[in-house]
Amino acid sequence: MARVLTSQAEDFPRWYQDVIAKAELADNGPVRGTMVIRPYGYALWERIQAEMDARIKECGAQNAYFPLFIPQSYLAREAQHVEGFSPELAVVTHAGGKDLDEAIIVRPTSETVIGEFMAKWVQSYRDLPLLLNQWANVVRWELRPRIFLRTSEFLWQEGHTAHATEDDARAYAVRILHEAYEDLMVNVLAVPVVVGRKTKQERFAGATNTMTCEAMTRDGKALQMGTSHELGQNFAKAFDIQFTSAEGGREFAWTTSWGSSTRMVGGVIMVHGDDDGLRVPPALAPTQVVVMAVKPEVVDAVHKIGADLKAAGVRVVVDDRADIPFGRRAVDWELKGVPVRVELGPRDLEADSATLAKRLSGGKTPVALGELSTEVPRLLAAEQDTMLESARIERDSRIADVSTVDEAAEAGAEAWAKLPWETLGEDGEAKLAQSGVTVRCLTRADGSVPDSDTEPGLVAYVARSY
RNA sequence: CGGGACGUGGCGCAGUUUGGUAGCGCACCUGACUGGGGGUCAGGGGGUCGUGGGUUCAAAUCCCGCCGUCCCGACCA
Repeated sequence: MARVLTSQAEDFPRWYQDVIAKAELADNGPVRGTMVIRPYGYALWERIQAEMDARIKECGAQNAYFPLFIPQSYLAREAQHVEGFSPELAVVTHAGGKDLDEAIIVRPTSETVIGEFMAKWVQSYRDLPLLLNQWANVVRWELRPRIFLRTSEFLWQEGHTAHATEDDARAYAVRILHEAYEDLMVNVLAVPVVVGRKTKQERFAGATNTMTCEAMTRDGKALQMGTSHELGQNFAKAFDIQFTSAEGGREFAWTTSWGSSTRMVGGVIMVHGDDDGLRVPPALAPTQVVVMAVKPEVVDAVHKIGADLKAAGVRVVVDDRADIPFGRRAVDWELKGVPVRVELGPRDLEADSATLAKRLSGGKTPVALGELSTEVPRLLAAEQDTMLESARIERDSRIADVSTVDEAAEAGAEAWAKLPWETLGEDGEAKLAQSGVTVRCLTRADGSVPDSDTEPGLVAYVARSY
């Protein structure tokens, strides 16, 4: 194929922005750090949203909606929380033509407003657990924005739950981490993630424990794709979320919060994009297959193939724009990362077959027309597996197994490194930070998520991050 | 806020060293031929060169100020 991207892989930011521009995913907004999501980018987000929403509901949470505006005083009630967020708040001081008595915050996250209402809604242990989720936009004034990965306004889901016991809260935070986040990232986005526990240093402002799903981007950095927090009783105490227990006593609830955002779209681009543009895993793809008419005389045949594939459960688009040169259309679909193209021309029709072009693994093969409805779904499933597997192999080959802090600093500048947490410790963590390398997460030796950072035998993953 | 770079049609850039009245690619418009990987040919429209001042017969080009953008760092889903 002709070189269509203006820059190639060695230059990450240009390559990344180029893929986004050429695939028509998004533009920068007029205010620095904001983003305009174009229809195709939004279609990807809607697929993620639908898959995520289904998983969240499977975990028992219900959707609700809370205000964009939060009184400034709410933030101040949780000391850690306000300290963590104040540098990046957008504050409204003037409205309705006059200065406001109390400034209003544009939500950076909604623990505080939701906490306020949880306090009203929770009276008895019978009201617990209260499992809420909100799809919304939030604002965090970022110093260095990057389209999809870090924008000053972004779309996300934020879950907020209240529980009667610490164990129940912890179990739920862990459940969301695995059953909603990890499952979606691995099985839909085909992004292998390391799932673990954040160090104290990297914890969410106001949380007692933060757990994370970390992906490796194409340039060897780490991308936090979703986090799940135990908030202990911090917010319950700040917002007075109390309930009467079965024994008749008054107790503070234990809360959690968890979020995942449009950053996941950036993650897919960063992990799967190549020099020919985007590659979208079939399970995610809003369009899994495009059926292309090479010439005008095959338009009817192409529509029939499209209908057959649709009946076979494939998300399909028919490209019958025979007035546009074939090469242009093919490149267009390639840049957008549509996993499979069925190309039909007079020569194919003559032979009673079509040409199957694979975006993900490359190459073209002829397939008999009668076999398309079985062959295409089979191919989509196979490509999904291959995509995940090759991303996993690529990632694992770039995680250096090191044994000293200095080696970790060196390897972490290139890609990821892992070493025993006992070797690193909080002192080593501070030392790494000087060279821009941070601890992404801690896992047990078997890859599972630890209950505390003092368990023996933990592994620390370190890298530069977005 | 520290360090670096850059502002020239919609986008990407050349031209600045050595001043001479603005050009290229893509995109766009018209027409024709085409059509199995961004096709070919012909014609066409669009820029007071970020901004304010200065030097000069003459400034995109030299000098001074200002504004803005991007990259690296601090913050972060």
